[in-house]
Amino acid sequence: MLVGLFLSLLVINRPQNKAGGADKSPCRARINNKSMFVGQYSHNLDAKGRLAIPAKFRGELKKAVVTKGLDNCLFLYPKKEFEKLAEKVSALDFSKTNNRAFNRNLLGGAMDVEIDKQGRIIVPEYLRNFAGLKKNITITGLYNRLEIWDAASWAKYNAETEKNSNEIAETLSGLGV
Amino acid sequence: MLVGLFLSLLVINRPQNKAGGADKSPCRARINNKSMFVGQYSHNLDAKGRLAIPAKFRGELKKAVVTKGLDNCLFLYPKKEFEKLAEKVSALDFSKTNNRAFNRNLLGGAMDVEIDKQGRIIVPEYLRNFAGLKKNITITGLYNRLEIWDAASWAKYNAETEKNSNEIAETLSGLGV
DNA sequence: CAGTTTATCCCCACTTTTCCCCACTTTTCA
DNA sequence: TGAAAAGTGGGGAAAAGTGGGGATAAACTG
Repeated sequence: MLVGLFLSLLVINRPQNKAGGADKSPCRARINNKSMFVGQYSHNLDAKGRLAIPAKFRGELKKAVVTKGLDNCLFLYPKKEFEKLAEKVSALDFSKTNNRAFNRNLLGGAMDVEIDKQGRIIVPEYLRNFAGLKKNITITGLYNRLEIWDAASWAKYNAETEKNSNEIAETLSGLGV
Repeated sequence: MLVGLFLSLLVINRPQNKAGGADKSPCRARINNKSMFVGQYSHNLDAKGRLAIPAKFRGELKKAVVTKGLDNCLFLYPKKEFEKLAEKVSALDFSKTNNRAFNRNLLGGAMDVEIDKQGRIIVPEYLRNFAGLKKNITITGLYNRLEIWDAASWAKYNAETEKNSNEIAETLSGLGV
């Protein structure tokens, strides 16, 4: 899989630690004391449009924002993260057609949500329709956001991208990541 | 690609110890202040999806991350190692299709795990399926990660690559190994 | 404006899963 | 060869996930 190949590349390419010192980049400390989102979970959307958030992510998502994502899924950001993103995105030159469209999706499609006592959020109907959410939902952690997929769409997407994984890995290793 | 083969070669050349037994030679060492995993172990996955981690690796893996690996196995990284990677990858611009696919595989395919008091981790079902894990599991140390294989897949892989190890080595000559 | 309907959300109850802990067997090492 | 450590399995408490009833609020209608 591309993941493994990519990991292998990084492992081999990792520069030797100068003087054996640890990596002290400023963003590392911040990430260590925050629990970042990783992993994939399978939950049910109920008849009232409620969706349980995996228990270990709830602390970071007391206040959150759901919005239209890419590839037919929804993005769920902690409110603070979303605000940062919104600033960047809204700064894009809106004389460009694509930028306007992107803005309208990400910002115009957004909805504030809160986690209730049972650990659920309510996904508004227009977003359920957008992402084609039925009952079985896959929630994936992507470090600073969650993605909400209909389980069937996720399975399909996954099957397709795994086929292309080698090419993707090569493309990316060319970026010098 | 060459790099991936290089790692494979390391696997092939390592001396085998008797199946089912744990090799207790003083294998753990530190290179550049990083943990180093060497050796091959045979453990059982129980009905609850729990898998014992070889005792001598536990210190480095109190907190760890399991991810989809190459050739139908899983990778187990110390959490700190994985975080370095995750930070870089998650910083990629998600407006690019390939970046999104890559993130979803690497981060969405991963799972945070902790070692319990009995020295076991829980392998989530979707990863057990991915790697086709049954009951008999082979765990191999690969320098800075562990690999988790279904014993049957491992035996098959091993049998095939041993036959071809000379040819594989030829392709590596350019690396100055 | 009153009455009806619709939506929201709070709470309870039930099921399933997780995880903590104990117990037993096997292996290792002094 | 006995003690300690590693590996394995399972019972049961606690937490997570799920579904629905019903109170309050909002919207709609005659």
